Amino acid sequence: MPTTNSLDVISSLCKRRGFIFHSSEIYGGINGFWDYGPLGCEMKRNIKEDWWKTTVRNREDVAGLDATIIMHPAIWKASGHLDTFSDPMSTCKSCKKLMRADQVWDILADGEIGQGLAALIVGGVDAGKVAGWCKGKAKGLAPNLAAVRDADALTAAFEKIKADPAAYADAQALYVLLANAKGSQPAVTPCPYCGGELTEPRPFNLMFKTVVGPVDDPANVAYLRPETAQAIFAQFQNVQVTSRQQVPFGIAQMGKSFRNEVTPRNYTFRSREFEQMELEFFIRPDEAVELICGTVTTMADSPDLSVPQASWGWEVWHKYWVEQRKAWIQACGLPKDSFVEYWQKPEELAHYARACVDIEYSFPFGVQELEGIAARSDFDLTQHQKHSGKSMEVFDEPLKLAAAKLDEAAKAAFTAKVSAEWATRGKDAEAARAFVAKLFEGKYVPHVIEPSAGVDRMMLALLCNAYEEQKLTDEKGKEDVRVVMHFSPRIAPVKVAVFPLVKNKPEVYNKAREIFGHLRRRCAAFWDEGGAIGRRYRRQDEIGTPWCVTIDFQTLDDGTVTLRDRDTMQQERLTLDQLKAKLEEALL
RNA sequence: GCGGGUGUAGCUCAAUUGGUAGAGCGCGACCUUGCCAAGGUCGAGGUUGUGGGUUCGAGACCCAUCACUCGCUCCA
Repeated sequence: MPTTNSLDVISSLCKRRGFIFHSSEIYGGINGFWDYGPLGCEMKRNIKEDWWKTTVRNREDVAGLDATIIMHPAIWKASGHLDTFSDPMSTCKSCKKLMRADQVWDILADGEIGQGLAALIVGGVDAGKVAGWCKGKAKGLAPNLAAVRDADALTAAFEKIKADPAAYADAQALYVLLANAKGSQPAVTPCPYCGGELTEPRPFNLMFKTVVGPVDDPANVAYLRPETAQAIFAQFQNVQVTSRQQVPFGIAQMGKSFRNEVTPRNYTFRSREFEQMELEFFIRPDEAVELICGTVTTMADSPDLSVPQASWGWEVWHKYWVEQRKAWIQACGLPKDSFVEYWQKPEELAHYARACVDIEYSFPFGVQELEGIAARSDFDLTQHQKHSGKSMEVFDEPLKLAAAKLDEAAKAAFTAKVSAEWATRGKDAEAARAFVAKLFEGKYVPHVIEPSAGVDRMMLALLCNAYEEQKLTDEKGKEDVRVVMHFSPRIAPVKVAVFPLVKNKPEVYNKAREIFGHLRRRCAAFWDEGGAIGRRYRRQDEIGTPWCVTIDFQTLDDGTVTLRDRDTMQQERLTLDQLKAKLEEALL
């Protein structure tokens, strides 16, 4: 049903009808920041409330948290954001490409230039072969390399290689020489794409910095959080104890996050200030599950994913949450075939992640991530345990009881088995033994499954999906275009609009006001008395109001009203009680 | 941050070679109106993104700046 459309059409409707405005527009706007207008903030609120209801209130095993945006800077040291979010970047002065300074040599090795160089150094560097490459193939591959561009430079390089071939026996050293043969000072780092000169690496901090306290001193620097998740880990023990939850259980949080993106792009899709809905769902390590249940259910067992089981291993929990998240996305109104599940390949995963699924929606600008569901092992809690010195372990009574039933031989066998498994993942036996010893005491650092969604992205996807331009032809054959936003009723910013059929008849008008008064107490209702009835319907179509109620002369006689459906444009007559019941059911 | 394109009313767009800014839609008021963008009358809205400069005169030309957009980067 959704019409193929460009982002321009969506964004102009959003502005015209008050969904989304450019932040600080009267001062020329500010890149990467967006405001939600009257309808937009209602809709965004609906998305968040629906997520909260589904993730927290309707479950017994998830507790909520609302932490601050500014936290102790040590949190970002522990999480790794301080290091990974401040990559020094270099730009090529010739081809203008931007790259992480620490990846220059990897890019070179992976590219055609690197392969060309690698071929040259097989069996020892030969100055003649190098010169031949510079005059031939390299003209296409690395046109901006000094030795390719400049004959004198090539000659200088030729002499240096002849003098000491062993010094240039690896691709990187050789490439640097070809860029610096004439001894430029300081030495030039050549671009791995074209051989041109790279700028000095400049820090690119993706976290927003601020200063806590009145003194503007480097010691007081703090950061606006780049994700909400870390607060959950930092408050893990407090929440666990006060909520009286036992693993497996989750902690959920919604809130603003900030990233100083290099290039905000695609309307609200990549913003510098955005809102997240994150759940950290803590589970037992598989080894603990095995001790308690005697077995670990994996996806190979084709488990029923509808009700969580104690025997589930991380793999099943991960898949369970993928399914839960997809179900929610569908319930919000995105059709099943409009998004895909993308399983990150092993080489794409962060080093601590065991699996990560991206739910990708096909936006007008391409298939892009809506949310991610990551299996992050015990990485986060362990990091905070290390950096804070505070224990992140939980005590698991069933685990201790199960371990107590094992005799020494069984314990030794279990320890040996775990050590062997850990060894295949490159972990040392010492760590495995310490981990198992803790397990026998009923203690471990929980592992975590992290479904992390972007509110703004979900909203953008819903806007894109809902938009339709319908060609209508009336009985007289007159053509007309109707713009409809097909929001699901639970997400729609306005649920019901109320119209008096005519406004110059006080009886009808007053009756309509009375009915409007009833409805607005139950759901987001909108009053419109301006213009012809058809125009009023169309105005509501454009903002996605599912139902319009019209009060006419018959209402005065029998108390019934007409309920007009947005998608079918059909009307039915209902009593006020029937109407209330219908709305209640649809919005539950 | 770098390079290409763009910026006129709430929206979509006009405005000869530089000559003093306009249309449609929308919006507001009133009248009319018995169900799908109806009709009538009246009305509000722009220092042409912003700031400089060239010129007798700039929406148009030059410079700067801000933003949008496409690439490099990124992933809620």
